[in-house]
Amino acid sequence: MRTDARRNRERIVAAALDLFAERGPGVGMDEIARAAGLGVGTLYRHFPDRRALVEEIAMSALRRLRERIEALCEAEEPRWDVLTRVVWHCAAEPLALIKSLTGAHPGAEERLRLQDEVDRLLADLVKRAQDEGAVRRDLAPAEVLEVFAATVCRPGAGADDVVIKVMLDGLKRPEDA
Amino acid sequence: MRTDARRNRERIVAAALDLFAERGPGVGMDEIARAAGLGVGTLYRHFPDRRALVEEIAMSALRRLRERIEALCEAEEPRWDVLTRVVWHCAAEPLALIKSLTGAHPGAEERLRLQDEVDRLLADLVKRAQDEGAVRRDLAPAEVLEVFAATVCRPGAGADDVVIKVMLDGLKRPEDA
Amino acid sequence: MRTDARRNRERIVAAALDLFAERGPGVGMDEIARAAGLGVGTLYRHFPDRRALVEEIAMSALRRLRERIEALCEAEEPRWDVLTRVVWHCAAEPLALIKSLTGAHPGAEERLRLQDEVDRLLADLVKRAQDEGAVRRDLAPAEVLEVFAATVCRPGAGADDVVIKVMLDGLKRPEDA
Amino acid sequence: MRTDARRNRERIVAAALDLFAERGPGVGMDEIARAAGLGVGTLYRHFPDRRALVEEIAMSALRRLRERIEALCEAEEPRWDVLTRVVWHCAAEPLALIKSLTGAHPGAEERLRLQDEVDRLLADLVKRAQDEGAVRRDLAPAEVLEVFAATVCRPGAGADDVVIKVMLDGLKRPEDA
DNA sequence: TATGAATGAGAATTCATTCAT
DNA sequence: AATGAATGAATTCTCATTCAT
Repeated sequence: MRTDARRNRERIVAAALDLFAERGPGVGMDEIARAAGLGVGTLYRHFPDRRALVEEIAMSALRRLRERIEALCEAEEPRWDVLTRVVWHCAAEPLALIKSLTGAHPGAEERLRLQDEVDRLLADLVKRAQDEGAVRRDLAPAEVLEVFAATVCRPGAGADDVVIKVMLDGLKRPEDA
Repeated sequence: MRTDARRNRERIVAAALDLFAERGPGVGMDEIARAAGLGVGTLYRHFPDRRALVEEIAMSALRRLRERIEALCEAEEPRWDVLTRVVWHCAAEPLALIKSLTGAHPGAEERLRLQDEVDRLLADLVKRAQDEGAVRRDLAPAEVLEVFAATVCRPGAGADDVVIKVMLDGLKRPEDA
Repeated sequence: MRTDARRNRERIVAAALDLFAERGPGVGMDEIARAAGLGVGTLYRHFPDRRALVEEIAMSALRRLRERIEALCEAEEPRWDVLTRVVWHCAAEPLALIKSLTGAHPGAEERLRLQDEVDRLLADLVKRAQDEGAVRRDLAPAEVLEVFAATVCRPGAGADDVVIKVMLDGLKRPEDA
Repeated sequence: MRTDARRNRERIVAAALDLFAERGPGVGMDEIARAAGLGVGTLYRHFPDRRALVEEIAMSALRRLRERIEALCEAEEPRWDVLTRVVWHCAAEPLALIKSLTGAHPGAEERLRLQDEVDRLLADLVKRAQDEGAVRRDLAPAEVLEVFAATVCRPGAGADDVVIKVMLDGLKRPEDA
């Protein structure tokens, strides 16, 4: 029965993410449970309250993201190329949704730790791209990450997004230098 | 007594904007009324429901914005300079807040009309800046506006914002051309 | 409208006391509101939560009690006679119910203060009755009060209650002294 | 396997009594099961519902009590001395807890029968003590039992309890008679 | 048989909106 | 016209009980 429970837990997280995406952050717990094919009680057995559910959604998204970034970093390519791949991958994930969801609960120890890990990976990537001479050097890596976050964790973000294109252009080292 | 009514209306809008900024979009109607120094009943005399209040907040912000943009456009300067002034002005206004507030209600005829007017002003400004050769020509004005919106209607936006700097750099015509 | 509000508040307290007496401490807030002829919202406007309602019930009972005790103390009679009157009066009030209701919430600043005032009145009365030689002197007034509380704040208490009679006999000074 | 089942049943009753004593009558079934080292399902195998569990707790306490009283009655002493021993023994048992627990469910055939048996033992004891001349005769044995119950089944009851002392004094035959 | 996951009715509480004064 | 009391539907969460493994 451990297996069933795990499957149910995952169903809940998936259903909640879908519903939040479709109908905004106001969807009721009953509805989430129903969408997962379960009763509310089961939802509450897995997550003691709404906040805990939202945290888990955020955590699982961040975990996936970290893995993906780590995988992309393995490639033997110029860091700039890796960076653009990472950015476009982020744009395709529902990061805006997660940001808006967790915007309400500031605390959340564990999530912040994960967030930090991801940031560290990205900051490192940016620094190397700067060392390669591909990214402008007048910005600190943390500032570059801020620019990433602003464009990528955004409701409209997606593949072929103009905003991200412009941002990447604004970040590239002027070729003449 | 017409004067009183007008003052009350303005007080409500101002109080609501402040409260939304300080305490998020969840503040109750009672609280807004109290902050405006009025009873709820009076609030509801001016605005038939919560949505109407939010709309008015958005409208009044957009009206101020339009006036300001029109004023800035009068200047006899390169359009690029005007454009940057406009952008930095927008960054200083609580546009992110208003966007998040109206994000829930998509409809709203009148607001969309105002929004269109502002967009038209801006699109015109962008086109002229492109004609001047200051802004890259591979993007349609509407796309440039999208980029503006993404960076300027953003919780963190403000004076000296890195994101906006990078965005403006990414928008400028490469000097070599 | 102040008058209406006050009447409603009193109705709620009265209805709640009745319902708690008839159907135990588990009655729902909706039901209390209905019994008072009001909506739940109104109940919650007057009392922010269940605990607050229970506190008010207790407070109003204690206030009545204090007044009554003060009035009885005015009489020019042997303190023993006053004491018995007070005890029989307490037995007729729903003190057991109130005790069981407040048993859950230990805190409650203000109620404890009132309680202390009542206790002080009673302790004084007991001491004087001891000075008169009517009450045995091997017990401290606080101990006597404990005996009162045990017999008087008791589900079965009422007029002509054997338990109270025996208790009073156990408290009287042996006549031979 | 019969042995196991019996042990589990007893564990449940013991755990439930402890938890009710420590944390009030609101403890959940899951928690009781956990405290007994079992799953809820097992608890429900032994007791069809919460009421049945509470009944069994009460019954087992009453059975212990009856045995104890019978044992004390064997002694060759004045009945008054036996009576006081019985009373002090009752004060040391968690009778108040059991009363509050069963207060909700009035019915319960079997428990009432046990209760009656205990009452009969006590009534007999009281009558003999009255015949001995140790207990006042203006009260019926049933009334005396009511006095016992009121003082002994009381949250504060315990060894050296003032309330019980006073009650016993109030019950004794005036010596001068 | 023991287990603990699932269930869902029910309880407390909130808040946009209405309405009597 | 202004006030704030009243309303009740909607929401979150709990817990006794059932049931699949």
